[in-house]
Amino acid sequence: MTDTRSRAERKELTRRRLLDVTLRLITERSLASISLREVAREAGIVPTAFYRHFASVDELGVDLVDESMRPLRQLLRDARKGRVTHGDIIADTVAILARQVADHPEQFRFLTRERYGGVAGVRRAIATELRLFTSDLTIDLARLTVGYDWSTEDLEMVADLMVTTMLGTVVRLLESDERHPEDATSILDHAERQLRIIVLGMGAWRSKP
Amino acid sequence: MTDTRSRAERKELTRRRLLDVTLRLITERSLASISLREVAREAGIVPTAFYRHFASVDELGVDLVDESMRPLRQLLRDARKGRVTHGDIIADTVAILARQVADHPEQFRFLTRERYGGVAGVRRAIATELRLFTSDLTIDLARLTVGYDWSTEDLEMVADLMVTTMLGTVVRLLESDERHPEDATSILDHAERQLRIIVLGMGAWRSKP
DNA sequence: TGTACATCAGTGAACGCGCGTTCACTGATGTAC
DNA sequence: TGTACATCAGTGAACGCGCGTTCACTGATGTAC
Repeated sequence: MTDTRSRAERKELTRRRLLDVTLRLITERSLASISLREVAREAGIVPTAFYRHFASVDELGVDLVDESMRPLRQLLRDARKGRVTHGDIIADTVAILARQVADHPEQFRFLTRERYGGVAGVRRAIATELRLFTSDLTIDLARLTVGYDWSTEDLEMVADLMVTTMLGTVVRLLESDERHPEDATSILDHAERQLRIIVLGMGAWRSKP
Repeated sequence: MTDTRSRAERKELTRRRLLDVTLRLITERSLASISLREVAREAGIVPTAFYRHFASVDELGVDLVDESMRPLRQLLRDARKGRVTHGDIIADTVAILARQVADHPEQFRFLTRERYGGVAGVRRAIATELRLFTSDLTIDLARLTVGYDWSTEDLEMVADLMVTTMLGTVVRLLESDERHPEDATSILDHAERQLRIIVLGMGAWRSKP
């Protein structure tokens, strides 16, 4: 054996292969229709060895959710640290998301597909992470609207609208990816304008009942 | 045989049972993970008789899409005939959607679950129908903004934002349905306010570049 | 440094099961005359 | 109205296949002394 890695290191490599292989398989099908044997086969291990890493494919799916969403959340948090104006936040947020989608399309395909998919545990995990995105954004909006007596509930409503909008953008980016490479730039333009409409709407709302 | 119905009528009844049973099964799982045998069993026919009605479960799914979305589209079209003001349209549209979701929750659960699900044909069918909703709405918006030089592309962008927003509302309604019956009224309030923010944003946008 | 033992990632055979699809069929309903 | 034939929704046996999970195992790696 020329492999100098420790047993723990090699176990981790196999785990990675299982996660990566599942992401790849999910590109054209859903988690619920992927078999444990299929994942094991593609990862180059025997079906029974799968259990050394996960109790089921569903459990593996929950780990994929965490792995996909946490880095993005951190990137967005970092980018917004210490900002004050709307415009930059919107452009930067869209750019970061676009970059992340371009770098890890399989992760986002997985998330959008399984968000309302057939596996309850995975749905719950995605919903929980998305709620964290919304609450991060609500805090930002609270800072930006100091002095304009917005209720927390209304700010959450707007944050939710923005998160939903961005998820729509993700789906459009993935679709343009696979068909004849439609212009990603115009999708991002579209996204920025949608967010600006919302911000403008907030401004107009402020002066109403 | 005491049944006085014609052969064609009885065939149609079986077809209906197949569709209804599939909708029911889809409530907690995805279309891709439901078997032909399961559907046939629940509908009270032998597996091979399934083929008298559909070539596959996927084909049945496409029929379900049409059946779920077309009546709603018609309702929304009827309601908007001859309107001129924003406010009524928003309140009425939200009310119609809420009613339809309350009356046929399984249909909407199916649509939201399979919109990005594992069956390509069904995804395509849903996308096609949703595009029709967006284009209906774009036409309405064009009427409402006569004289304000909006480009068709920008109107489509706003229509798309509104459709996406309403789909978010549908998901929230379905979630409140199944957990402790959270207040549907507040979700609809939420939806109306999100749409109003967008309309206000349009007004503010108009006076910008 | 060497030895004896424990750990544990991965193996391979075996199981019972539900699946989609084929095929030849049945028998009630529908149609032509 | 009666008869002869065509249609066709639903039947039931049979097939080969991939599935998740169990079990006892192997042999390299890790640890205690």
